Amino acid sequence: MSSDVPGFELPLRLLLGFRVLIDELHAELARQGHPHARPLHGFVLQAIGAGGTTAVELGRLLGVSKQAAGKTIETLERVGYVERTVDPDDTRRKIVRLTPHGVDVLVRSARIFADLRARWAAELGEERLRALEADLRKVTPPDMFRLDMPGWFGSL
Amino acid sequence: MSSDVPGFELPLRLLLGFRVLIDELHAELARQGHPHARPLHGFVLQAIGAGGTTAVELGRLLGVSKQAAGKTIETLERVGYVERTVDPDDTRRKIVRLTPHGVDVLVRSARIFADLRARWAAELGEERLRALEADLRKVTPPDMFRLDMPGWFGSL
DNA sequence: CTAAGATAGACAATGTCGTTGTCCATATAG
DNA sequence: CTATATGGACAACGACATTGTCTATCTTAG
Repeated sequence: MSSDVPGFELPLRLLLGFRVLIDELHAELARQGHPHARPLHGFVLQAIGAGGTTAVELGRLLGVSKQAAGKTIETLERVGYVERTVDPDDTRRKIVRLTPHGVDVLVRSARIFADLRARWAAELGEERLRALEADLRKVTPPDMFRLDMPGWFGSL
Repeated sequence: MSSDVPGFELPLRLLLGFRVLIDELHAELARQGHPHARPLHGFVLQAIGAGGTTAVELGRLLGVSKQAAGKTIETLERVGYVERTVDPDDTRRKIVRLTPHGVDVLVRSARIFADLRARWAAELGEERLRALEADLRKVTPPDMFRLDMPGWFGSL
């Protein structure tokens, strides 16, 4: 005999869970002096990492075109989260690096996420939360970065 | 003493879990004669429901403008999932109803989601999966429809 | 009954974001 | 040195959602 839980609830709950965490993250980030941070920024900054990247590399990592990655970088640059410098070894490349402000938003995001996780742990119990994470790890692909969200919600 | 699990993994896993389920749903839907179904369609059709709705009502339910809802309805109409009829009691209103084809995609989606859930249950154990769903229910808002995704991934 | 306000839907203009295509500058391989 | 590949910028296009405006219709107040 099968479950009486309708199957469509699971994806919805997963999405809502994501939404709840991200919404609260950004509400808190805004309070902490990062009102310009957008849902994807922290993610992209994380992808850029301490070593820096180029537009092409970032695009490949995120699963979007180099042009799209370039535009995102432009935006992040305008807000002050990254800066671009030319690679001395290859004049074509422009290396994108996090600014201190960019590092700050990452540090704060990490702290806020940890707090949110702690809140969930308080509500569900640390064991249950660990189990939840472990279970999700088992059913999701290991590479966390490739989001591929573009056009995901498109109508046609 | 706090957890050693980085907090940012949780939202990512939730999103990836959602993605995995939706991707497999649509791969299977395409195999079953619904190649035009897009990630949001089943969701919108579900929101329209058996009783039908109007563009304004749908927009309100989904958290988008009536114009956006109207365009989505147009697309669904073009693909053949819904049809619009005038309300005899209020000539202004155009009631959107599911066509048999629209009902079919919903029925198939429900079946496929149930199968996917069963696959997760096989991998994680029915008890663990139930616990996961129960836990997510505890930390997410009860109203499942309001997605509010528009602009969610915007850069600025 | 009629006049005023609210509501449903269509249409147009705008802004954002992604895509492909093109082009130039620079590296690298033969 | 020449041919090819690669990084980045620019332009054109399409998808999607937004606001604003307009008309038609319903509802309510007087």
